[in-house]
Amino acid sequence: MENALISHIRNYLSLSVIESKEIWSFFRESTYSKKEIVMEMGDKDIKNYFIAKGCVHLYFIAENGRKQTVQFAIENWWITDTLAFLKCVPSNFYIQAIEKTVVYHITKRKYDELLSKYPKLEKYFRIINQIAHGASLLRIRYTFDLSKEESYFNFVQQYPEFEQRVPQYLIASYLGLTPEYVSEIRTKRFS
Amino acid sequence: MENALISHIRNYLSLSVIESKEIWSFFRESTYSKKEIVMEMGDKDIKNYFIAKGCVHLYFIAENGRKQTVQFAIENWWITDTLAFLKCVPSNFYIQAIEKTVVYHITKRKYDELLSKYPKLEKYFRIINQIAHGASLLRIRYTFDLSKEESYFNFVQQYPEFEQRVPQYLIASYLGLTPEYVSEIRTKRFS
DNA sequence: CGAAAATTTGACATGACTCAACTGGAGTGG
DNA sequence: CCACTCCAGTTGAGTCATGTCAAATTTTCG
Repeated sequence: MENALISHIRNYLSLSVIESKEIWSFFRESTYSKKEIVMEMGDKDIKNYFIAKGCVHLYFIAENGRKQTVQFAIENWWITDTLAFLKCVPSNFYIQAIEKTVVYHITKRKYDELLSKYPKLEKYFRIINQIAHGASLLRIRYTFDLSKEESYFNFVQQYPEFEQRVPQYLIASYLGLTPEYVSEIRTKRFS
Repeated sequence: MENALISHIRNYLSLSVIESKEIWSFFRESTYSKKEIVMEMGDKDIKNYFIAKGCVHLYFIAENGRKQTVQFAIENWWITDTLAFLKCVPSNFYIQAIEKTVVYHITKRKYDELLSKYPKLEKYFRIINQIAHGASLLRIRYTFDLSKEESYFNFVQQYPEFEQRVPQYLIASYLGLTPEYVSEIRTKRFS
């Protein structure tokens, strides 16, 4: 089986063919085209999404009406409104496809069922969440440690792949700066 | 047994008295006085800390030489440099006691041993990390959604306990603003 | 090819910082 | 228990990084 999710889990623990099949049966696959909304703010029954192919972002609408990106996810990343998913309350965020994207998703009910049927997966999700938490701390650190200008160049240098796949205004949004300012510092830098 | 950690775990799963004792034997207790350093940047063999009593903060030294607080932890919270702990590399952060504090700590080696001996704890740590990750997302959201001034009043209103226990300059640091500016907006507000 | 979306450009505005000096209160030791 | 020190908090003047707004230009894609 060359399922992206199963292979990903197998990086952390071993699964028999039977187990793989059964685990896989808890998930559904969906495809979204560029700019399509995957999850809406206010959605009840939030799902957890594994990106099999493509790229999405998690965002909210700030007080000033602008879309504010909080997180990107590409192949082999999980993404959702973690807190809402955990607490079974409506989502406070949107998820939107940035390019054509294939996701595997699972509802909270199925997720709990899956974990109680296959407790060995607790380890997988424990590690996934530990990594996600660590990554957030790092992100917060950059927020404070770098000027806005530095944070932009730091980002594109550290994640060159994103500069290719993600439009400039979304990178700006992720870093909390205006598209105009990004434009300004780029031309300043390259001249 | 009235151990804070064991009670906390019991919020999420049940433990026999024997199990509790055995699990507890993996941990060590330490006490720190006000301002004492709990973990240093560069520490090898990082531990994960459970706050039994007191209050600490996780911080790093920013490029401009200032201490930058990333996270607070009070009773029943876990705190460490998550990513470094996971990957067994030296810590990128400091932890310092804000008041007299009692912690229970466990090394990565012991932690792995504990989890393989008691796989049911995977669930506990999965949930802890899921909550921590969700909290970080929320924190990032506030960073973007609120002006610095708003973020201050939002914080003290949302966590009144911290305003009592944590000095003003540390709250400023946590929110990424200067002590002078906090002082300014406070006097502006209360007059 | 044409329309919509993304990026650039420039003039102007301001939130928040820097630096330096001052104030007040909490410890500490003699 | 006084005197002194030190640290947290305040105040004020000056500055700058970054934002706002509006318009022009370029790119994308149906």
